[in-house]
Amino acid sequence: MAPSNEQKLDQIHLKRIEQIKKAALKVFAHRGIIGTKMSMIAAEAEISQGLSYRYFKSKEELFITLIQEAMEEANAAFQHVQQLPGTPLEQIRTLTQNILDESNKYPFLLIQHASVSDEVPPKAKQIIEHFSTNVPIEQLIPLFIKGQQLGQFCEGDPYKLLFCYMSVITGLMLQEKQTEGKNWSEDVDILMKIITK
Amino acid sequence: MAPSNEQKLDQIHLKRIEQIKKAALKVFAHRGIIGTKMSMIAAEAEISQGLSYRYFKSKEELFITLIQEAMEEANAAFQHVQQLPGTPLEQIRTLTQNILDESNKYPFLLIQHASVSDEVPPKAKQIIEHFSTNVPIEQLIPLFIKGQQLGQFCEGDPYKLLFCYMSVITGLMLQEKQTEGKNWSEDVDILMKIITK
Amino acid sequence: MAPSNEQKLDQIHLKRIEQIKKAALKVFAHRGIIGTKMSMIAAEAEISQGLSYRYFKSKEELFITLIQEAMEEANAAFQHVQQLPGTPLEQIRTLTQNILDESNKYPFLLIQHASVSDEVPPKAKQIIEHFSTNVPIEQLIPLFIKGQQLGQFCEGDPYKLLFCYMSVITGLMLQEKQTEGKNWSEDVDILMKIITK
Amino acid sequence: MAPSNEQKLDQIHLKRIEQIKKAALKVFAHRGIIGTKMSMIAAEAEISQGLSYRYFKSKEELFITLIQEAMEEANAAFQHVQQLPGTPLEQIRTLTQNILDESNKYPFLLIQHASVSDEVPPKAKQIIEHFSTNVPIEQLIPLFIKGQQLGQFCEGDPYKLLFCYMSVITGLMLQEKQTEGKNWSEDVDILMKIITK
DNA sequence: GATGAATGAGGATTCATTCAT
DNA sequence: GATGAATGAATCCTCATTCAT
Repeated sequence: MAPSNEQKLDQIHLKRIEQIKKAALKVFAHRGIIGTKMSMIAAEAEISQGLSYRYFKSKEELFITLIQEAMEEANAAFQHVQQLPGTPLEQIRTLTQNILDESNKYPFLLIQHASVSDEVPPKAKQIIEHFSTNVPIEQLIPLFIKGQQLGQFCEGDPYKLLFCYMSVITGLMLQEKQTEGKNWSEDVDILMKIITK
Repeated sequence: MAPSNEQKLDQIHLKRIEQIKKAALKVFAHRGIIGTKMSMIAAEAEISQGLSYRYFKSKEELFITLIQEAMEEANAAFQHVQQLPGTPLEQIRTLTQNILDESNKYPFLLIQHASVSDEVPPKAKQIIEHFSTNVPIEQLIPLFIKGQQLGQFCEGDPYKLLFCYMSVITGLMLQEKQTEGKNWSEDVDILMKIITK
Repeated sequence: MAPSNEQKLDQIHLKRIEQIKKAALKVFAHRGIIGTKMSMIAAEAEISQGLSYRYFKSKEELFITLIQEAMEEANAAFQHVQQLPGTPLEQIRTLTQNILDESNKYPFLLIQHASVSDEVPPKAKQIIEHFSTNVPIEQLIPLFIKGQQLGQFCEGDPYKLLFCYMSVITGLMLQEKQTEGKNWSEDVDILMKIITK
Repeated sequence: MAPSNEQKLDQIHLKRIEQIKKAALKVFAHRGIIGTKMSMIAAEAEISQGLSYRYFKSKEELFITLIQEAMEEANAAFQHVQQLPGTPLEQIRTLTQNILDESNKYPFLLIQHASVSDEVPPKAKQIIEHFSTNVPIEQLIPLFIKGQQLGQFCEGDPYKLLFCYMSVITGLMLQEKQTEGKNWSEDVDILMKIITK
């Protein structure tokens, strides 16, 4: 049976939403929420100025949607890493490689921006807050503790260790933004040193 | 001898400039150049909206002034560290502590913002460029090489090592922004691990 | 054939540009560049405050555009007059009538304002300079000399004569501004006396 | 008897008023009321920014004062010319020379500006109106009529003739503003042609 | 659905005026 | 009286959002 007219429209609808989100993610990640003009997103998505408003009520809503999804992705990645075979060190190493992978750069930068900037809408802050305090740390901490028990990770407060680890990743990604193109994922081992003995 | 009238006026002048710069540094560091409204700086400095313009031609000029000074401070800190007694490791350790010190937080964040953001005026970029490419690396690299020769630092391209080190500091400072108040300078040793064997 | 969509948009574009230029010319001619608020132009053109900025980058650019066009028109009029049949006196007489004609009033006043005022942007001054020194005088002077040779014009330095003539026109136009509506073009002959024997 | 303290103060007072008025006249004549900043007047008068406000309530009041005085001077000159010996032509000739004299340039330009511009306060317009409609023409017209009767002036509506005459003077003064320094008073005779047979 | 023209609220900047010294 | 620092209303301009086509 041929797809109904309605289904076709829905497909256009979804395609547009993805198109806009993709463009917005890239520009927001580079320029922050205030530094980004809706016209930039439209240009990046190769659509007209007004079209985004058919799919997103406002710039703010678009931003929040992206934050939400980025946090969900990050969360999924954190959950996934624990299913992986290997020692905690190998697991964290894989996670790090994934984060540093080109395709995950923008969501990570977006989260970083939303975490740090005072410009973002309160609701975005809440989403970050929600995920950050409840989920990921709860998930990674056991890994760190296990790593310490196995003698692979260095001693000390595992929360502090995790915090340092996140800082390194963050710092590296931000530097990356400047040295676009260069790929640091091969140097993951240098980063691993910070948590290992 | 009582200060002359002119001296008194100059003192007011200087006091105001410092007052405005201090307020602006704080707000710019938190919100970036676009996210900062002149009214915010005025509020932070507890002056009227128009007064900043007596001392700085524009928001842009104010921003550039702060970048310039922050870079000079950073440069001075980098130069200073080499005069210190002790091994390269001890020197870098001291530098790190200084950078992470509460009082140096805003200049560092400002530089970070100006380095990464696409919104800053070209002249600010130039200043960063000028200092970044000419000065600090030229200065710190010998320290790293010496550290490697002494067997304290880990092997590999010293530029890459330095880059990682800077990333870590950056990341930590940005996380700090969120955990305002907490003082990480005592945990410098964790950071040192990234460059040591 | 029906006009394509693109053509229609272009027509709106051109129509708006004309609408804004017409309104701006009128207000600028009356109030000068500083005395004119963009809101006045918007009101005169019956559009919103922001719309002018779609078509002209700034008040200054709008002003310069108008000056440029006014000078080009004036230049064309000066060139045209020499093609006309008749004696130099008759030619100048026609030129005078054209200048004093209602429809040419605003461009002339605008030029007058830009020539005299210290407030106009340097680029506007340059345009005036360019045309004034290179073109029109070079063009009218031969006419004056010929008029003198024919014994129609009074003796003396033709540049000085031309200068007086221009002064009279200028003065009359400015007075006209106050006696809006009254039409002096019929009294051109009184003006002619200043250059004739 | 030595002047009392109060008298001395009054003298300072008057001196300041003259100083400010002189400076203001010059700047207003060149730049119009909107184009003139109070700081320019202060600079021209070599006094501080705030001092003018001790002697004039506002920029507007200062401007109106100057217009008032300029109109009174012009009026006096018009009255005076009729007391002079000689034919109407000689009288008008003398008047013209006086107007074109360097020292009377600024008041005349000020009046011209106030007459033509829409920027000036209504009260200034009223003053102009008052003098223009009531006085000077009432005064000069008889002179023109007498000149016509004597066969010196050309025929036609004397009001129209006067209007032309004023236009020429105005135009010349405005051109003068651009060719500062050059002195046209010697060429008065060219101007006279416009009213003579 | 898609376009891009149009609107207008908001932010940077200027400058007349006030005020502390 | 004199100074010039300080204020804030008013103006230029930008850009998120709406709307006619």
